[in-house]
Amino acid sequence: MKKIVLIEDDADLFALLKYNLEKEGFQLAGSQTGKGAIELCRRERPDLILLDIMLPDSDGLDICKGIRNHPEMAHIPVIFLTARASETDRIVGLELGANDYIVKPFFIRELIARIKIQFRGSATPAKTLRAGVLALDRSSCRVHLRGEELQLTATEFRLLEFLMSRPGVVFSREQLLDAVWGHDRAVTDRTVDVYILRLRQKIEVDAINPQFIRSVRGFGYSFDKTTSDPQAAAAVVKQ
Amino acid sequence: MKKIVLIEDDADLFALLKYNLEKEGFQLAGSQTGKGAIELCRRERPDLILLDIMLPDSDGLDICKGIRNHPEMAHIPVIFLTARASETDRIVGLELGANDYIVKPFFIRELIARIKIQFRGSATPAKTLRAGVLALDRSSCRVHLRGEELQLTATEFRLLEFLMSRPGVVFSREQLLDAVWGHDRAVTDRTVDVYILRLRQKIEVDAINPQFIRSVRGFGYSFDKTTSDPQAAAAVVKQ
DNA sequence: CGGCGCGTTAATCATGCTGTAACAGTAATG
DNA sequence: CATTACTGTTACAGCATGATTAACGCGCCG
Repeated sequence: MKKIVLIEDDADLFALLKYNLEKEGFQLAGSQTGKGAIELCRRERPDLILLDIMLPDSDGLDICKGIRNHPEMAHIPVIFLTARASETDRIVGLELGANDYIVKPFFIRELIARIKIQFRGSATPAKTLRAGVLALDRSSCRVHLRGEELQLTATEFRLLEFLMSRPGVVFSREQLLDAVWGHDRAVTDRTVDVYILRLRQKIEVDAINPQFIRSVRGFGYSFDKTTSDPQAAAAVVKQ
Repeated sequence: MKKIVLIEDDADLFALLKYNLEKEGFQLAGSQTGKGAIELCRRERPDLILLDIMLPDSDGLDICKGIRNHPEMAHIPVIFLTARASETDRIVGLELGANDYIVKPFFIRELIARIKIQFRGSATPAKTLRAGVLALDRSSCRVHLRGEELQLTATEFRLLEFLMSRPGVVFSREQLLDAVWGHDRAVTDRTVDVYILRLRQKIEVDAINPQFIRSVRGFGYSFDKTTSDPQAAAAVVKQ
């Protein structure tokens, strides 16, 4: 969980931000004064700092400078919150080492999005498809089941990737051939069956009651849990 | 020198930005249409992309998505320029993988400051790439294995550098040719195989169980440990 | 000019993936 | 129940794929 330090003197805004950021899953520490803000950051070692520029007792710009001067904190992203919208204010803030600069009033959701960007590390969006204990990573072409890596062939991987990317949607064999084998294919649709089988042998623990790939008689296959059929449900009730 | 690709349909703004950014020392390539923007980026390999969202012939959001879907470009920072200031527009843009979002009209100097922030994050583009006992130094173009210096040719070095800069990501031969040999190549993709082989001969201690470069059958190669599969482990034990 | 290193291609080999047919099993239908 | 239609499973031949080696052309430098 990411920890954020919030320095904001306006009590209402402080409470509003604290509420929303914690709801978003961030851990919050903060202060409504600028005094001791640097000390607070040194103690808390946050992953990000939200900093109001105009504080009654000190200047947010100075706090930012101070943070950048501490080698152990210099790398922590700082986002300025401020009512000052003039050009020079923005430039000074950004050139002082801030990572972003948001002018009040702002949308909470935009602030959250910008915070997440700082954590994202300019990297790629989530390239991992997950379903319970099964995880498929598109960039590394690996599939893990309960942490164990599975050895899938290229076609098996592409088929599973396609199914997992649209969970719950039923695809006909025709559609799967188009998507996985390509449009210029020359393959029987029964081939799909064989690959579904091979996938199941590798990812399903219980063959008769598949957890991941569902057969939809007369239509095709989909990636989702088979709804426990009436008989099984009845059997459970009996016990 | 940092290279920027600018996609902006308004001719006046395009010229204004081009002038100011070049004055600031950036190298600029650009287009006033969205068509072919992704191709342009693939060719130019910029360090940053400035992207207008509302283009006459296509949607900037789609271009951003396309860029994020190309593993070799997914890491490039994208800044949106747009007149759309609504909350949802901002959120969508930022959550789509953009690194910043600037609403028109904006101050040129603020744009420049925000561009520099993107570069500042990766200011030290990891001078040396490390992976266990293997170290590749970009500035001196040297590679060390357990302290011993390896003699790599220029192409071998570029290939290893590219793979090491995105560990774990699988690249097709096509992508490797684009990245290492350049866009104006006239080379068979089999050439990649030979270079992978030569790299392995130089950096791998155990040929049958490579520690660094992984072959992903049907996809390509990645810089990543091959997970020692149970069968191979068992075979070793047997001996 | 001759040797050398480098980049590239072609050819060969082993591996195991791939697609298909055939058969077995199971659900729907009347 | 008999019939049919659909799906699960198996085994196998062919071939695509990657590893590897050898050879060729080119530029560089003595």
